Amino acid sequence: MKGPMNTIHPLDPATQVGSPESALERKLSYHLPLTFSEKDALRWLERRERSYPAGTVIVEEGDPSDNLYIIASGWLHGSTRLEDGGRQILRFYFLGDITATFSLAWGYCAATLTAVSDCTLFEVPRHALGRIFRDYPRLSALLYAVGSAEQVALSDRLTSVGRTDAIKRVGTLLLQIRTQLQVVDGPAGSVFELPLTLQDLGDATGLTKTHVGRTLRALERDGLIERDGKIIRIVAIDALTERVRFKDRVTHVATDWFAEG
Amino acid sequence: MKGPMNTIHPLDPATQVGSPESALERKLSYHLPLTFSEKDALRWLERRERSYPAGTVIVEEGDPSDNLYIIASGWLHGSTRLEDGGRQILRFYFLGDITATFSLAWGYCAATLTAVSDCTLFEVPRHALGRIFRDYPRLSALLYAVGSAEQVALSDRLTSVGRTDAIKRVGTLLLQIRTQLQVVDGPAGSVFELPLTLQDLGDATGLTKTHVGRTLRALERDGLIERDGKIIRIVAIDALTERVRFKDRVTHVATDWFAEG
DNA sequence: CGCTAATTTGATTTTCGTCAATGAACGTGG
DNA sequence: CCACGTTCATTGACGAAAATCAAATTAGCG
Repeated sequence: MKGPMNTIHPLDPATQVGSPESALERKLSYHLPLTFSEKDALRWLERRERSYPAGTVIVEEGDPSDNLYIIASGWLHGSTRLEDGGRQILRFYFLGDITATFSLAWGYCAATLTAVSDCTLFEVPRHALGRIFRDYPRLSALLYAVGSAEQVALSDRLTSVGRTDAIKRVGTLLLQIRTQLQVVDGPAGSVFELPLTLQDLGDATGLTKTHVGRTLRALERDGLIERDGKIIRIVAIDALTERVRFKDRVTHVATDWFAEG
Repeated sequence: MKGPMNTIHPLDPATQVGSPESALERKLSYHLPLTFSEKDALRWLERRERSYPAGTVIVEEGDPSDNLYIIASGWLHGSTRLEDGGRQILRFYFLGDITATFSLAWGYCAATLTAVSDCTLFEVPRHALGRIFRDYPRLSALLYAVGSAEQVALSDRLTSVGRTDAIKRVGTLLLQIRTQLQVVDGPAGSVFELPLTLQDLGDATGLTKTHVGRTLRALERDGLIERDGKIIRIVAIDALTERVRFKDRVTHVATDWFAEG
């Protein structure tokens, strides 16, 4: 999280191209080699670029909004508020993600989008995405496939929150975030900066900040993680993965069902 | 759930067409008037029709599966199992829904699909959907929009399970099911048959069957619902809707961002 | 009619939430 | 550069919602 996204995606088979790579392209072309025309189309989406400092609320739940956002650097989360002041963090967004879900199906935004770290976004009018769907069938199918994968990832979170105890919820969340950061920063790290408060972690896992604190301590005591301020180090990734039965849903997306031509 | 889907969808603006309506068409054309060619394409998906009695497991989590299912009648749920024997019901499926999410992005199925009532499904090979994406841009965009709405509905469930007490969780679930059944059966009913066990309700809301029983009792005591065997009657819909802050996410989906032809 | 599965009931335990106080870290402005 | 305020982490005592366990009753179905 220090030097923001300066390197080429290490897993991306299609990074040798001349012109600067688009954020979406980086992500999508990992699943399917894209044509020049398709890459152009994606780049064409990314014209209104804006940067926000950590903590900024980019759009608020209920705001009328015609825009989507493509994440160019940094990370964010989407959340909803309850009438009693509570909050649920629904998901996190990283490089190449599109915040389509929340503002596409209605005229208003169904969640609040908040910058976790400093970040740069491309603001995309909804109808621009409409043009992609009209002109680029393979991209359409790919967006749909990625959306499906994200829906399954969300289902995993529901299962975690609905049916597991605090240790598994927190452990799963750490692994999920690590997996996604890894796509950005490279496969190296079990160490990462976690600029989230206990309150944030609680709002993501359905726990109170107090109990998240206790839970992190328990994970430390068991030798699964180490902490130093906001730095988290997952000492025993395999053990933790096994302990919480973590499943990676984002690294692979099937495209073999796409029609030719 | 008695006479299965015999009537024309009362809200559907495009039901005067000659040939028998497709299940998907019924749902999609509610959001966007479809062309004849588009309707044909949807009907072309619905060729392998199969019926299953209530309780049947149609596909199991982890099964290799190249198929999706379009629901022609009845209802189902998708669920996952945990290693400790627990289960999380992720969502319910009704007339016109596609179970794309769980088997589209991987070669295997990410959830178990179980018939709640007797039901009829169309089995669709994944690559048939690929052809829709290739040839029918508007349908592609519409499928994406509907998928986004479903993702928000899933987010609502996450919020409900993560951040609200038992009464709200169960109340929300009842209203969600009612809203979806209503799309099938017409706007009439606050009475519906709920062929779910307490265990099922618990697996959907993240509670134990014991506590679901207590919670239903509490809802009865407060005069919000009545029960008679498997028949549920929501006595005070408005009061319950207000009490649990229920939001309807399925009735409307925006299509104004679609690009012109 | 009898068997199985589902619901109901009650007693008890556990996990997690609530509340409150303390302390560390950080940023700001005098 | 230090005082101050704010925010966040930590700690502990206590309470409550829901889980667990076990038994009894009921409903459903062949």
